[in-house]
Amino acid sequence: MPGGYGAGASRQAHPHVRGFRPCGHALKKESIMQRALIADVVHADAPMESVTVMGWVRTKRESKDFAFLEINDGSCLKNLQVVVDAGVPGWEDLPRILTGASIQVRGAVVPSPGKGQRWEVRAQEVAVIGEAGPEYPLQKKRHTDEFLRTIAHLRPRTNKYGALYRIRARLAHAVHQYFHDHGFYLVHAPIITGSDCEGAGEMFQVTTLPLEAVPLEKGAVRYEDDFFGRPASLTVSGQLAAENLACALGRVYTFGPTFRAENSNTPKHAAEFWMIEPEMAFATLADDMDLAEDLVRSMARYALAHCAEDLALFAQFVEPTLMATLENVATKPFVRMPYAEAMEVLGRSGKEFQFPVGFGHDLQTEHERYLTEEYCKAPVIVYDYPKEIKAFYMRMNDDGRTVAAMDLLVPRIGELVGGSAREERLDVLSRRMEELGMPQEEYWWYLDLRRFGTVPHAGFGMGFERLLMLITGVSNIRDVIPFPRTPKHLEF
RNA sequence: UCCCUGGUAGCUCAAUCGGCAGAGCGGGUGGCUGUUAACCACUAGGUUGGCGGUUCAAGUCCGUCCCAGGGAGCCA
Repeated sequence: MPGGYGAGASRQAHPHVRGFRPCGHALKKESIMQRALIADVVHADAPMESVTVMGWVRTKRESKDFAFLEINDGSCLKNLQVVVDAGVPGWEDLPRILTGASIQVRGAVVPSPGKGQRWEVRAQEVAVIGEAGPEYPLQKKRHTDEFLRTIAHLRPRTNKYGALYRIRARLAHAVHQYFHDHGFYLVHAPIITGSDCEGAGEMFQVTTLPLEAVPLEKGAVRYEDDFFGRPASLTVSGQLAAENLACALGRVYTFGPTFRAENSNTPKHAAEFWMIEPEMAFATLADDMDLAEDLVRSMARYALAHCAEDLALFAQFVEPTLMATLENVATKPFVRMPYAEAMEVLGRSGKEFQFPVGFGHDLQTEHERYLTEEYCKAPVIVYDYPKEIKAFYMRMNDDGRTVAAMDLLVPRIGELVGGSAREERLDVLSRRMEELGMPQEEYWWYLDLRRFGTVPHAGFGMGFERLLMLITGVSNIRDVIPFPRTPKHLEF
């Protein structure tokens, strides 16, 4: 056995955390785990005579008679400095302990005489768990995001990506907490769908038919031979399912994977992403906007309150204006502006836009960025769009030309949230679908909602990765999801 | 998919007008009694993205393909 894990385990089950007082925010597993978490050690409020920690070596600084190891176990951003004196058990293994190796250290937690850390561990025993050779690709100096994407399996071991995925986990938790606290029920919308008109982009087809010999009949695919007996796809939205559940449970939300087969190659699109879709019965567009604003604000507040240490890294190294942005989102009301007014603002902005401005034109990226970054200098909700540029299910306004839709635009990212009041009037919805040439019989269950006890209802979709980009300042969606899926990229 | 910019050592980057392929980090060896991007000395490490062309001579110029990043469209 190459490592000393077995040998090190010879003194397993000793009470290694005597005098241990866990700090407030760290994971508290010490009662069931043999090892202490580095988060708890570096945030300790008293010395400890003996702890056992395990982690990955970030750097080693050697002298003739002693060495410093910095190890990280993912429990927090900070590394733990370990001092190893010549002669302690495991000293002879030090040449095998290069950056990236996993090790186990038993030692005393003592005040550090050096600068840069309050506590350090004076090793009583060091054991190699798994070596990492000199070809280990991560070094302690800075790497580019592009390079780290090529080693997505190892990048969580860097400060930046470790912090990112800790924040991602905590924000996912915060989303569930938020909805739970506001009377929303989580619903699990289907991932595989038979409705090919969910209305939001190209879909990935799901099939068990042999692609090299698809069964044909008069040139057409015999879908009755396919798994479901009809065409099937991965979901592009949980909205239709959420609407049905909302019209029974009142307030619901989905938080699940979403798939778009668009050939988009941009820093804010992925083929597989996670979307949060609340849906409320007995609600108007104003309620919808209130919810979107409060949700985004709450997430910013949660991050500021619960991810301060990790966020500080992004404020320092990734996006210098991050803290100002988050404070702004957390405290100031968002701007709300009807679409028609937004077009007027753009028209008299004096800006030379590449795309035309005026009623009936869609808001382009350049327009969104002007509104939120320059004109409002804050998140802005644009609402009441012309019906022609929005989806069939959005509620017709009394003016007959706009629908009760809203987009929440934020600096740097653009559209973070898109939502609407849903058309609950059967005759209006039916007429609209007819205008668009949609097969109503395929939506019989969706129309049934309007037939039986219909209620005004509203909801929206928020891309979780885009929320993370806002919260962390990271500028590419491929870096806020551990293993991104984009066109021509299915590594890992 | 379109437009722009790139691709040089394991990583981050230099290389003047077309004229000998370089540094830092990382690795190895040796030194150093408190380091923290440790330090000092020595050392190994290259098909300059691929293919073709121009030239006495190509990392550098031309063509083409591949890959990456940014911008745009589509959207969350």
